[in-house]
Amino acid sequence: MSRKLTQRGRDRRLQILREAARLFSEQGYHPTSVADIVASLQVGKGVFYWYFPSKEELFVELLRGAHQDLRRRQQAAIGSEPDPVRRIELGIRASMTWFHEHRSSFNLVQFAATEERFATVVRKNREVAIADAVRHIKDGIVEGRIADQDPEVLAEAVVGVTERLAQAYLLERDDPVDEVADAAVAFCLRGLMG
Amino acid sequence: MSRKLTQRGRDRRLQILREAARLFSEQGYHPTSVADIVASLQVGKGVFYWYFPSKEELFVELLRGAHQDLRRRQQAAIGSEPDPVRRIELGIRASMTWFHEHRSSFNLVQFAATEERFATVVRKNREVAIADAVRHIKDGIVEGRIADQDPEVLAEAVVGVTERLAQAYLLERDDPVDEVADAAVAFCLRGLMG
DNA sequence: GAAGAGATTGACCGTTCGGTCAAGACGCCC
DNA sequence: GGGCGTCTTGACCGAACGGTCAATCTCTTC
Repeated sequence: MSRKLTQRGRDRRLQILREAARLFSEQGYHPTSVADIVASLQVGKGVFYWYFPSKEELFVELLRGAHQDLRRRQQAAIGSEPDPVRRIELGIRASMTWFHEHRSSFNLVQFAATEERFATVVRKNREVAIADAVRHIKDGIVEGRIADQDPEVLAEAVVGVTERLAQAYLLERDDPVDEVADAAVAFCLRGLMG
Repeated sequence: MSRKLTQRGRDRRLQILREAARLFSEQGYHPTSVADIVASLQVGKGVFYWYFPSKEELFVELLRGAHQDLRRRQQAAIGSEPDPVRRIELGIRASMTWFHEHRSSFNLVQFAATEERFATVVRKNREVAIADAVRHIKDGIVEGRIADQDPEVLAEAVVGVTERLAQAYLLERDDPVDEVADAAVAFCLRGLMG
């Protein structure tokens, strides 16, 4: 289904993705029309439908892209760190930085979770994220450094803290990333302790 | 601006609020048309606009109502409990029960946070919720039972854990409320500990 | 049973939306 | 310069939306 694209075409495609993400995040998905997006780019409407089959598909691609990008960032930050607790800390810090640099993706996911056709994508993405965290938590439990409780629940709690603090202090206000990350790490590590 | 309503009218009004909440939660705010709501109630379209000035205003009323209801529930659960840490625990448990019984309100708030005209209401509601929690946390810090850190950050973290576990285990699955509440309380109290 | 306020109906309105398409412009290779 | 994919245009379409309103019904009160 994907088209042959020249370099010019690939650039245009990314341009549309970025602009759509910006507008969806600022105004919401539904209030942002395809006409808004192409007008903001000063191109005709046909351009949009040359690169994307529908507004819905573009949105799903944004969702998947955001998830992949965040995950890559986490993995890069964790590298080959052997200490599982430290791995969790690095994951939290990497997420915080990513949220700060990709504010627009935050709203997108939050909205997507509220409509069934997008929620399935969000759930799949989340499962992957939780599974990643669960691995480190299990290691920590084996080492006796983390409380012997359902690792999945602990993972959800860590994600809950991280996302919540990111939303409150990075997006709504604009506090220093490091300080917010410190607070999240402190709370989560205490919460995980055995 | 509010109308004189008979008992019949008040009943109808509540009926519309409930049905709208259900449909908004199931399908999303925008995909649910006023026509959907009145059709589901098997009444004419004029009925909707007899009781509400607009779809938007009805939604805001749902938001405010949900917040008030949850807050009342928390306050009732806490009662006059003197121990601040115990007050936090009771607050978490009351919230969990409320989320379980009002699943539809969850999606509503989540969506509302993603569109500016509703986000202001959400932010105001959240400020109140955080302020409530902050009071108990400050008391706990004075008693030396809670870590001496920014109480607001700790409050956000507790709310983050509670909402996240509620979403994952009460709404997406349907786990027993008590078990989910136990897990949230355990994680949060450890996270708060000084 | 007349009067009047509360409540209901559903056809109707203007607007906007996502999406289509015939037409043509641009870039590149032979 | 001719031919051919890639890319762009913007008028256009049918459907759906939020909201209006004149007409009508239903109660209560006296």
